[in-house]
Amino acid sequence: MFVRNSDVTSRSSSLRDLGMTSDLNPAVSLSEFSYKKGTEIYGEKEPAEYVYQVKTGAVRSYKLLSDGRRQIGAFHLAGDIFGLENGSSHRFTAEAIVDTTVRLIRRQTLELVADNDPVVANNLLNMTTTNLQHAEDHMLLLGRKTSLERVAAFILEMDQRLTGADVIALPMSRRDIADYLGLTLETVSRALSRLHEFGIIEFVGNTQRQIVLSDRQKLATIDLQG
Amino acid sequence: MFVRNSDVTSRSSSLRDLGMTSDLNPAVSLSEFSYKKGTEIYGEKEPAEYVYQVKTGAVRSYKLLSDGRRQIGAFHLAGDIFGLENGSSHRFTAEAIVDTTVRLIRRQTLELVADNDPVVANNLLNMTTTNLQHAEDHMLLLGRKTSLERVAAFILEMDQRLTGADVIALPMSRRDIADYLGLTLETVSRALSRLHEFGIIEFVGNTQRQIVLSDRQKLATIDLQG
DNA sequence: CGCGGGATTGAATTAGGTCAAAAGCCGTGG
DNA sequence: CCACGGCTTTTGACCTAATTCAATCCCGCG
Repeated sequence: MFVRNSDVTSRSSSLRDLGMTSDLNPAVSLSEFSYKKGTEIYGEKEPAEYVYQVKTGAVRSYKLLSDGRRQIGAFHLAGDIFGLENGSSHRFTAEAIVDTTVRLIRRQTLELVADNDPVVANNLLNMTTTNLQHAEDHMLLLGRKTSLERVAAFILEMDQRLTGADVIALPMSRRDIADYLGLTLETVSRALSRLHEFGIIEFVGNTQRQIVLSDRQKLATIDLQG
Repeated sequence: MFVRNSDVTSRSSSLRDLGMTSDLNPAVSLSEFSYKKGTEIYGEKEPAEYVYQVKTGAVRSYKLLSDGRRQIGAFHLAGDIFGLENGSSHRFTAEAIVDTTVRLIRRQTLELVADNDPVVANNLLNMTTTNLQHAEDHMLLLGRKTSLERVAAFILEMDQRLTGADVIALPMSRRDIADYLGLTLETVSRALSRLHEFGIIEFVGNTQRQIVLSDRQKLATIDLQG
């Protein structure tokens, strides 16, 4: 279930790497795992043994209905922490979107540290709050935005998060985007074409997954906020 | 903004009333406020000065788009705690659905206590996690369920939460339900009629807001889970 | 080069939205 | 007690945004 298809490279490191800002027991050991594109990192309802941080690659977290309908709750990109559960089991299935390397730490270890270090405990609360905030915003998108608004919001989100070059290199397919936005892949494709027609985005290179945001201003007016 | 239209009745009480299970400084004082049906308790982006617990009545928390589209993120019923923010300002607007009385505590006070009592701190994390879990499930509903499935899920949720008599007495209007489920009020009404035709629910009394769940089994098959 | 999995685009379908009317319910005041 | 006015809810008819179904198209890669 858990380790399946991975290169294990145990390294010693500090919790700072997990986003904890306090100095603390540097003897806590972190490991690295790699997952091939499309493989499962953990399944919904599995016991939450580890907490993960994306080192390279990208991950999708999703829920399924019994008939296969899928809702992706979040994408996890380089640096993001995921799989942090307060309860004892995972509430999403997590899969590598592309070949991905993660750092991981035993949940139990983290809890132990948190119990003795209020700063770490507070960081856990902050991370959970960040996740909650994202989910709250996403409920508004899923419940009330049009397809064009959703795709615009998506591009803006990715632009913010992939804060590297001016090219947005999307790791995920149209289907993934659709399942994140509560749409079909065709609708996503049409919306992207429309944004292109409007002169708001350009497709670059030969792949369809690299996007240049030519008019962030106009895009922001399409995705109306509060 | 905050106190506007309320009867203030300051009382002394213990934090236990706020759902904190640990014994702690009983000198912390709680107040009670009342809000008339339809009035705002706090607005989105206002500084989060207090944390609230519904004593009687019901509250809706929502976000608005600039053109008036509304997404209700949660309903708060008797006993529920709401308005707990980690950041400094509210992320929803909260309104009394019917005449409502709340207990409240200064956020600052709560934080102070949490800093010194790891049990309270842990309760804050648990509450945030509960909210997160609800939002995650609601994303699946909003993104991927049909109108009938959404309304079925709503009835089941209310049945669970209004765990009193066998009559589900809904405090909220069809429009509120619609804005919670990402539908229109007409679609909600039609779905309820359909559930009635199917012999799954009955309307009781003279109001349309009291529902008897005749066949919980069948209802559960309509709202398909994971 | 040719194969295969995305991605795009078009045409037809439909679930849910919109618009409109009628019915039901509740409070108020005569 | 009844009548009136202002809701909310239901129901019907029609409309549309998004889905579904179905071709291509397009690249990346063996």
